[in-house]
Order: sequence, then structure tokens, then C-alpha cells
Amino acid sequence: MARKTGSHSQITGPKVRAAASRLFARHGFAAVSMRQIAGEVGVQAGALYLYTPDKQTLLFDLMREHMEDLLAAWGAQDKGEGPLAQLEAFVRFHIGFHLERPDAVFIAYMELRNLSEVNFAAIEGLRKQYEDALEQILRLGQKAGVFGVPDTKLAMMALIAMLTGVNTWYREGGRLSRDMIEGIYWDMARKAVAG
Amino acid sequence: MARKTGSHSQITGPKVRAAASRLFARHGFAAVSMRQIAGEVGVQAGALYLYTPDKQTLLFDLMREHMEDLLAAWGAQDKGEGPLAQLEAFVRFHIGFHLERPDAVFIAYMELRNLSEVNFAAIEGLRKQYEDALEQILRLGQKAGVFGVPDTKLAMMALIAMLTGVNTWYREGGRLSRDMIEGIYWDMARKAVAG
DNA sequence: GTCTATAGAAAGATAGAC
DNA sequence: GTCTATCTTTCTATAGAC
Repeated sequence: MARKTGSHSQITGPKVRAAASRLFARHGFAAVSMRQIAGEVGVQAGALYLYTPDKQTLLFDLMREHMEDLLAAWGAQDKGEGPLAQLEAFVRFHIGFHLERPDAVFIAYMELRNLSEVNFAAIEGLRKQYEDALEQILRLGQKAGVFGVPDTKLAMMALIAMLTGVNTWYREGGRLSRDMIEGIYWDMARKAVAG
Repeated sequence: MARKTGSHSQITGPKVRAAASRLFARHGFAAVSMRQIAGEVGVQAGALYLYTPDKQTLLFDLMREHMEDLLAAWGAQDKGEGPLAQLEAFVRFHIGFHLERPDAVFIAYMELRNLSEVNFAAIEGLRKQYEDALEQILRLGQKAGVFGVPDTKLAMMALIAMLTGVNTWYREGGRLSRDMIEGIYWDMARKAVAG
């Protein structure tokens, strides 16, 4: 019979994070117990502490990984030339990326207040990097006379809120395909910042 | 010396709700204990149960009151004539009303998952009424050829998300007055739904 | 109407057997 | 690497004195 003992941390570790992500998104960080997470994974509560030093770090790691994935994916995205093409790339990328991982998105927006002060600062730094990417597009377009947004910071905030809002109502298998949704939002975004 | 005993429920009751609102918004419903609320009010934990049957009902009452206030205020709002005027009235009303009570808004959006099934349905019903008001404006404007929003439901969701997003970054005494913010958002909203 | 006291359950985290 | 057992704390909610 094959050896069953030995290190499973490369299997169990990701399972712990997946279960925590699902449960935190569904019920909220504070409402979920370590025992619940352990139950989903199929281990005892005590065993979780082999994969995370504590509950707070488990939350932080989920959020950090999500934000780092987001930045890396945007970095690797084909963005095209000129402010208009780049704005379209951003709009479609943002919706697509966020619809792909609703739990992580939900946690990243809702559980900021449950982070320790230092962890909060780290996540906010990553978020700012992402927001800066959009603001930069708007600023260049404004300078080039392509856009009509006197306040690029406000326009950036407004666009991000609008786009992320898709996650609050989108359901798999609804009446609209993701591609159609991206198209409709791109149309509104384009007009909203038009000159 | 004046009588100090007797009914204080007309004073303490609102104080309980105010403290709960502040704490729930700051730390989240699940993370706040009845002892913390009692501490803020200046009573013992047991005394809270004179003002609410349980913690869940305390949350529900906060959310219900907020949504009913919102609907009543919009009902009393001077809306003007025609889709464009009414959309402007809605945009300015929404931002103004939401910036006036950030804690209640935060709770109403973040704590839905902590409501019991029946309480959730009640709050969602109230929210839908409010959303319908905006969708109706968009539908009439679309029909009249004033707007260019083929999917009024999506446009409604996009606008609400964009407008409510102001609450995530607005700080009292910032570089922009509320009136200027309303103006900038109205400009973006108007263009976003333009034909 | 508010207090103290407490019941009863559940939480996060650790120790030590295997 | 996972288990059982447990420490310690904290929670919601109730009972009964004043």
C-alpha cells in the first residue's frame, strides 16, 4: 500500500485558503470560526495552525494574493495604443478579472476593516497601485484632449465603483453574456469621460 | 431633588441604535459584541434587551429604518419635469442623502449577509423600490429618445454603484464641497446615459 | 429601568499523543 | 501532519435583586 503520511501541506494549504475564501465571502470574516473552516477542509481545528499562524494572517494572505494577482494580470494585459484603447482594455479587463473570482473580490472590498493596522496599509498600497494605472490613462487622455474629465481622481473612483458594481448583480447563466456586459459598460464608461 | 428613575426608553432606545450603528459600521456586525454597545451607551449588557429582543433584530431595525428614510426622502423630493431633470434630481439626491449618513449606508450594503432569510427579503424589497424609481426615469427617457441606454436595468445598476461609491472616498473637509462633487458626478452620469 | 450574577455555548489557540 | 483534549476567554441571553 502506498505511503499515505508525509507532507500534504502543498495540498491542504491551498484547500484551507479556498475554504476560508468561500466562507469569508459568504458569511464574513468575523462570523466564520476556525472550526467551520476546518470542517470544510476535512481536518480538525487545531490542524489549521500548521498552515497559518492565526486567523488574521489567513485573511491578510487571501487579500494580498488577490491584489498581487490583479496587478500581475493587468501588467501582462495587452493594452493597445492611445488613451481610448487603453481605457477600453482597462474596462474589459476589470470586469472580466473581477467576475472570474467573486469571492476574492468581495473579501478584498468588505473585510478591510478587519485587517490589523499594518496589514491594512499593505493592502491599501496595492490597491492604490491599481487605481493609479487607471488614473494615469485618464490623465494622459485628458491632456491629449480625448477625454473631458477635469478631475481625474474623481473620474477614476467613479469608473472603478461602476465597474466593480457588476459583481453585486451578475449571476452565472443570466440573460447577458460577459462579453455583452463588458460591451455595455464600455459604452457607458466611454461616454461618461467623453469631452 | 428631581426624580431620576422612571422610563428612559425614549432616550436610551435611540442611544442604543446610534451606538450600534456606529460600531457595526466601524467593525462589522459579527465583530461587535453586545457588551461593546452597552459600554458606548453607558449601561450594562443585560439592559440592552429592554430595547431589542436580540442582536439580529437590532441590525434589522437599523437597516429597515435607513431604507424607509431613503424612500420617504425621495418621495418628498422635488423632482422637476422630464427625464433629464428627474435624473439630475436623483443623482444629487442620492449623493446628498448618502453622504449625510455614511454609517447607515455602509451597514445597509455590507451587512445584508448577516440578516436572517426573512429579514433579508424585507430589506431587499425596500431596496428594489428605490432602484425601480431610477429605472423608471431611465425607461421614460429612453422611450422619449432623451437617453441612449438599451438596457435600463444595467444602466440603473451602473449609475447606483457609481453614485454610492462616493461614500468610499469622501471625507468631511476634503478639497471638494458636496455641491461640486454632485456637479461632477451629475456631469458623468448625464453623459454616460446620453443618446 | 438598570444592576449583578450567571447559565450555557462557542470562540481562538496550544500541548502532546500517535 | 493530524488527532484529541483542553486552557482561557468571550459571547448572547436570562434571572432576579433593587
